[in-house]
Amino acid sequence: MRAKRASHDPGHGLGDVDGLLRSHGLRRTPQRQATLEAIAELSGHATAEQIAERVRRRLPTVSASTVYRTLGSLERVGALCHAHLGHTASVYHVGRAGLHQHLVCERCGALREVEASVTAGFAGELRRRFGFHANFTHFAVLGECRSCAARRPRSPGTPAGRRRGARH
Amino acid sequence: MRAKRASHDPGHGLGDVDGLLRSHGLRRTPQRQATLEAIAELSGHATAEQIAERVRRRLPTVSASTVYRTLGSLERVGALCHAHLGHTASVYHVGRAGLHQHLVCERCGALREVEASVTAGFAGELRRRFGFHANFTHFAVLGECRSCAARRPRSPGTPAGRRRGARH
DNA sequence: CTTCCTGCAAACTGTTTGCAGTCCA
DNA sequence: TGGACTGCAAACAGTTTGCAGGAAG
Repeated sequence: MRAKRASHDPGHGLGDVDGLLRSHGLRRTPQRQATLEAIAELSGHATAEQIAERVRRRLPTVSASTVYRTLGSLERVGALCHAHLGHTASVYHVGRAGLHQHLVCERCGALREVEASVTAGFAGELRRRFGFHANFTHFAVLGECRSCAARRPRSPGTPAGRRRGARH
Repeated sequence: MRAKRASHDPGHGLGDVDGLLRSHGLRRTPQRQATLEAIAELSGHATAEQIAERVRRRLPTVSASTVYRTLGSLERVGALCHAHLGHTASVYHVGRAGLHQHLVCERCGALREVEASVTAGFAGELRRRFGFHANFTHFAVLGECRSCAARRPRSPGTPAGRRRGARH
């Protein structure tokens, strides 16, 4: 990975995006450039809206649809990918899928990244027993983080009490 | 489970819903009755819309909002619960949460129920290592079913090809 | 100069909410 | 009777799409 770049690489660790675009017959546009930079700046998991806000600091008139289309294109060429962390909007991050997975607290929203190796054993079991190839990188593992679980000690049968903005 | 009923139990295996409602200060209405019967008839995992359609066979004017509010009430009193099987609408089913979990194929949508025991070991590991209490009953485990995985042999790095109506 | 790309507005799905009228207890 | 419940319409979030004009190559 990480092919050498001839020009225009802003050095955000995004790799040869220009080349990726070009090799897929896609154009390099200010909007796409700004989107890539925005994601790099946000350097984590960002929703389309957060990315759009960031993009508009540079190009104030970029529309939501362009952001969505751009994210789609960039994902298609392999420059980034998205994941679902619960009920809320999907989040995008740089790089290919499959590198890490997410544990998300349904109550406080806390996000913990874990290595793909963590789920490998379980995934193997599902594969052996059911022929099912689980993908824990695209959809998060939901549950309760340590502190939330401690705060509300196991009341059996209570289906994860509805809290705050947590519409389930 | 399956408390004895004094009256009105349609015998759908829904248990003492009347009592549940009453004990929560909620009323028994034709709409709620019809919703319960609809779910019992659908006897699986049904979306709010599927339930609404079924309800309207008996009460043609029931509105979507009533169905949603009814499902919410019934869930709050413990008569049913819902789960998320991917990008699509949530599905509702009779009974309390935590009894079974779902393996959902992201490509063909195939749904496989597995006993809660299947994930117990993995959940324990997450708890020990990260203090994270995973809940596999509310959010499904996504991936590829046996036949879809066979049809598209592992092309490494390809993030679950986009197909049919599968907007991710 | 020809595509691809963009912005705008509108549509869309799934779900929630405000309101005024209705009905159960 | 009074508060719970209902239907309607409107709003909501997140995302997609059709279209006409704009720009990359």
